[in-house]
Amino acid sequence: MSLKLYNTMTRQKEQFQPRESKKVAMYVCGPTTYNYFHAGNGRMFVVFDMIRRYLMYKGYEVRYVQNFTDVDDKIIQRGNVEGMEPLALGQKYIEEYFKDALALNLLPATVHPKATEHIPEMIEIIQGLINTGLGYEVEGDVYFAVDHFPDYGKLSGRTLEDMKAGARVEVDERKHYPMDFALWKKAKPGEPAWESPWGLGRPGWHIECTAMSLKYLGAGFDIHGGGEDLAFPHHENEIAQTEGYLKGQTFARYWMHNAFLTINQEKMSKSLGNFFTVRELLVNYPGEVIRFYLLGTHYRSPLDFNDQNLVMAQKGLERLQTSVRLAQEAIERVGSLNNEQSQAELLKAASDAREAFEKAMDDDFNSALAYAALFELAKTMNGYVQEHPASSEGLVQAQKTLIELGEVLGLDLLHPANIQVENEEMMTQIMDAVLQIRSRSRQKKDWEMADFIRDVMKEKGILIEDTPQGARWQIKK
RNA sequence: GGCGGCAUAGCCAAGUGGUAAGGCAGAGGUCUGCAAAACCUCUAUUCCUCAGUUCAAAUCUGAGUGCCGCCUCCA
Repeated sequence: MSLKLYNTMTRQKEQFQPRESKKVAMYVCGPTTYNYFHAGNGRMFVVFDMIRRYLMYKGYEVRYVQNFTDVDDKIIQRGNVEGMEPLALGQKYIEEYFKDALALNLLPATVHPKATEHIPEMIEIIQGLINTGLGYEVEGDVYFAVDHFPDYGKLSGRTLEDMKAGARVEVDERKHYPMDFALWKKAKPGEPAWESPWGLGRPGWHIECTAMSLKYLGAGFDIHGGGEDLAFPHHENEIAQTEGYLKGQTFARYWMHNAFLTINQEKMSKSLGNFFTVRELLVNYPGEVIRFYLLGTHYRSPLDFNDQNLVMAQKGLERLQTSVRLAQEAIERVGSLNNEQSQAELLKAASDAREAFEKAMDDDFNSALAYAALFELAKTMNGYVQEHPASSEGLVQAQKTLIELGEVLGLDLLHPANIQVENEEMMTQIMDAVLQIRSRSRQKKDWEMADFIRDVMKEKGILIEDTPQGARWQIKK
């Protein structure tokens, strides 16, 4: 099966053809580290992590680079508010990033380069652009001359004329052309600054991605990703400066952009103030639920954020987890059953699910459609366990498939987050005792006591369920 | 003003020419001391509106309505 993906550059789905046959080089624009990242940022990270995992599943060796913008205007501003050195603040939120990333089950990037550690590389590129006439210096600032780059606007589908007509920006008189953007910014007193041929200053926003992607992936790498709002101006400017610097070589082969997370149908953004940080959400929802919810809609469609949707996601995810658990209980039970017909049914269900899953994911990473394959498989497994409460090779294979496909989406169906316990052995022993006591009550038909025990445990967040094979328990908040 | 996107059941959401996936919620049933979970059955003659193309349209075309995004830092 061949993989198709939507390329923003051509505005259509294309056959994916990497630079090297079994390797994929991808660059995803990482966070500016002046705060915890919000749910909208989270969507982007989860989406590209899912894309990466699927590419790995397809057998590609993926080199994944995600930067940290750890110096910029907002970091400086926020540093003043928090009373921290801007660079220390940037470092702090880099550390916080990894905590939330872990909760969302994001794989660490192959390389997580920081802007502040690549200043010399950026200066070299800026110098190169000045030498070829694409960059010019004015009083310690350096700008990129967009009208000297003929392809300017090719990613976002606009022309310089369009932009001039709709310009809502105050024009800096020192720029040669209104749309020219900063490659290097002169430092004001007290700001973090680095030595350069143009005096003390710091890099413009776009240049870091050029420097770091070229350094770690080389020209013409495969996938460059980010949120929809980065297409213009960020990625457009990256293309201009990079392809200008490379004298026309292609910067990246495929451009992918995810749609926004919205609140009340409006974009979630830091400047509108209508955002939730992932850190805040984790108080009420496990990271896996947030992740499951984020992948329940195709990545190029807007996704509205609210509690109701998260609760629905939680229920859906629990259904898959329950199915894996029921299968696990049957597998662990003594006595294996080998009914040929149901064997065949399960094996077929597993291979059907895999096929449907791959078909969905091959079509521009349609994770929402892929979910359907997981639910279908879960249903068949549940039906089997219902009829035959014993293990079988078919069930083992089906469960294995469900877990594996879940893992491709970054979901650990075998180990739900809500049943992680600190002292598992102790917990198990205590619960064994509780269930023994309750079992005694039930044998005596002392339903009042049996129900009382169940109610008390439920209050403590432990759910007790009776089955023909005895009672079981699980943690459920 | 320029450019782009979206509109599918109570809710979420797939589906881009062949007769509406999946999830949540709801109804009935099986199982059960009860509960929970699970299983079975049911729940959109219809895809914002109108017109057109076609043997055939949620899917293509045109017009309209509504919502959203980018054009300024934003994932």
